[in-house]
Amino acid sequence: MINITFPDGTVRQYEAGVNALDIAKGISEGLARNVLSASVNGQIWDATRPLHHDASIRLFTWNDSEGKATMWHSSAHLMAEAIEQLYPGVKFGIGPDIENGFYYDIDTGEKVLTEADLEQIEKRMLELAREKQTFKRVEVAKADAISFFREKGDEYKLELIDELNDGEITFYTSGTFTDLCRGPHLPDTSFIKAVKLTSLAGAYWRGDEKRKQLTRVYGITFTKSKDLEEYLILLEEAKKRDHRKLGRELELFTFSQRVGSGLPLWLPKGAQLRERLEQFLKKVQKEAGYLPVITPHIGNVNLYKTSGHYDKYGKDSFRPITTPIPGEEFFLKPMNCPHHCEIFSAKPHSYKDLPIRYAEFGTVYRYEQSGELHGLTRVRGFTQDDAHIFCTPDQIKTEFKGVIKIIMKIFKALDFNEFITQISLRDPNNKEKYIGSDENWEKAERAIREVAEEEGLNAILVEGEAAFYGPKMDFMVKDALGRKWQLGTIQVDYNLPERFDLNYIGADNEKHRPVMIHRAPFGSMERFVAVLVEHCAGKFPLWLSPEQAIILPISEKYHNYAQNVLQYLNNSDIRALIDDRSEKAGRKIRDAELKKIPFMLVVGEREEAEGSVSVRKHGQGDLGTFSLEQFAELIRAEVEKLM
RNA sequence: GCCGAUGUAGCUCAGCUGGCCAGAGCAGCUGAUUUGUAAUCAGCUGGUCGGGGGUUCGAAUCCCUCCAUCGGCUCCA
Repeated sequence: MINITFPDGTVRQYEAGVNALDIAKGISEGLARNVLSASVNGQIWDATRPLHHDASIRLFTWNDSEGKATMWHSSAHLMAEAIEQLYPGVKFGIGPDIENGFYYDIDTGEKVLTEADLEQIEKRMLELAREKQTFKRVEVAKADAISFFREKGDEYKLELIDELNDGEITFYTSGTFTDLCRGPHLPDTSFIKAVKLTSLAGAYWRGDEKRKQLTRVYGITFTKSKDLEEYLILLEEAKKRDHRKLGRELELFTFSQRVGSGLPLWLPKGAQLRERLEQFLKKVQKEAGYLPVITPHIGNVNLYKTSGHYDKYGKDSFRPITTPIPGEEFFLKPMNCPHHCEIFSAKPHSYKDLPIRYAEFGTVYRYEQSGELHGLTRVRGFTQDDAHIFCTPDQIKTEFKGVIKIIMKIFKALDFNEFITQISLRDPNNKEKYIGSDENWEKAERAIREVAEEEGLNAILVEGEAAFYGPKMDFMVKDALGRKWQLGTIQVDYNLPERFDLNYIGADNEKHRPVMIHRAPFGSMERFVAVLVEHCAGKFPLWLSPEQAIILPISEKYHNYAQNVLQYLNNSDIRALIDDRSEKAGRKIRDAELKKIPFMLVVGEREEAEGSVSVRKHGQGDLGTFSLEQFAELIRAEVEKLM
């Protein structure tokens, strides 16, 4: 008999050789029907793999991310089986589960897979799933594993096996498909009730562009077909919210081939929106003791040689700008920090000056690869809401706190209620690859963790994710559809102060090296606006909305009164306009709704007589009649709610 | 940059097994209408069918090439 410990701490006895599925059956049939995999002493196992020793176990169902992972990993195998049956002779790379589904990288040889083939594969997958195929786990000697795939002619698997140690190699067989795999897998394929192969893409073997490009097939599966339907609806909704589509419809920004790809053109409404965001942050930063600076769009090549950016990124950037002077070269600035370092060193500093916080909405240019460009989220010219804080190592903690406060203010004002904080630390086993003293790293990492703790951020700690120059804290928001976006960042930097030989005079009258903190709460204005558009589906918070209200006169007779209303609203700092077309009220309302203008003010005979407006709220409908004062108050209250 | 797909009016799309002057809806313009909570009616304008080259008596349609966009890959100071 063996002792099995459950997550709640209870311990029960079972016969050796029992598996997680049997255990689940003992608890309830319903649970057993839903078990996809289990964890045994923290390791994920097949639910059907026998347990021979005492263990603590957890059972995973579709509701656990581990359960989903098992489901999708098995789905990748199922897809591979279907593809192998349909197109004999194909070779397989890797086929893992991912955040939303799974993929498999396949060398399809002569056959070129197209979208049209996906339907065939889906059909075959469902047929195979219904066969209730089990996944048989076999431990295989390395030599046997090699001969199996050598015979099959699959050089990709051979390469993978080559890197594994004898004794830790397992195969899984389901139906006609056998794969090198560490598992775990579903009890059987009948859990897979709905399949959608979502896309097709090229992917380099092992992510190395010098190696062969395989065909990557992406898919997702569900245990209920209803879940697939919901997923497809979510995809539809995401498409409707796509900032590229809304950006065009709401006239926020555009691109022109003549200007160049990846170079956004902000239209008046988008520019006003962006300016409002910038003004908001400027005000917050002023209160927080930031000093504005302005630096040019280009810099001498020597600046970037000093900063180290030239060596690392020079060749991937825009080509240098030359001048009539032979040998003189300038670069479009890819970063603001080197310029800010020069501002710092423009005069000597005392420890009493610190911290110094230089802020700039700095536009930078980076030559992103053409295939990488994407709407406003990946562009070649963008504006960072950048600032650099020069401080002593002891001030890091306070400064982080200050920045977090700003970021929280922004999230609140823009209705990002869910976010994830990640702290990236250095790899404790590989300390040599980082610049800066051990002591400073420890101090900074401790400070960041303490701040996260004190601010109740519930941050995720990731070792080895820090940049070589310092630890950092990143903020990822979840938008209204649950998608994650990386936005704000706070990074400690020991490197640039060193390279620029920055220093301040301490109380001991000696030179000391300041620490630099890079921070950008929005990240970049372009990316942030893109995320904001998708988060709120184009229905911006009232304080940001390019137009807050539109006045809709019932007929020409009321245009005069409409003008009076507009005057009043403008005087009350409310952004409004009049729809004076000779259209019916229904038409004007429809158009205003489509433009997502927050408030529609219908004015006709009655309103003119009593000096009022009939208020209709976007997406909600008629709110009734308001006096002008009441309406202005309504707006003021709604704006202040978020500030 | 690489793989795959797509590119027809400002937008959404039809035409594309080669052959009547390349179409529709919306938007825009003009006129009529003076309107009460999601589309008033009529007329008009607008496209060298992404660019270039080729095949053909004839190309939006077939081929080549370049560009851009989309989905991924790689990268992201």
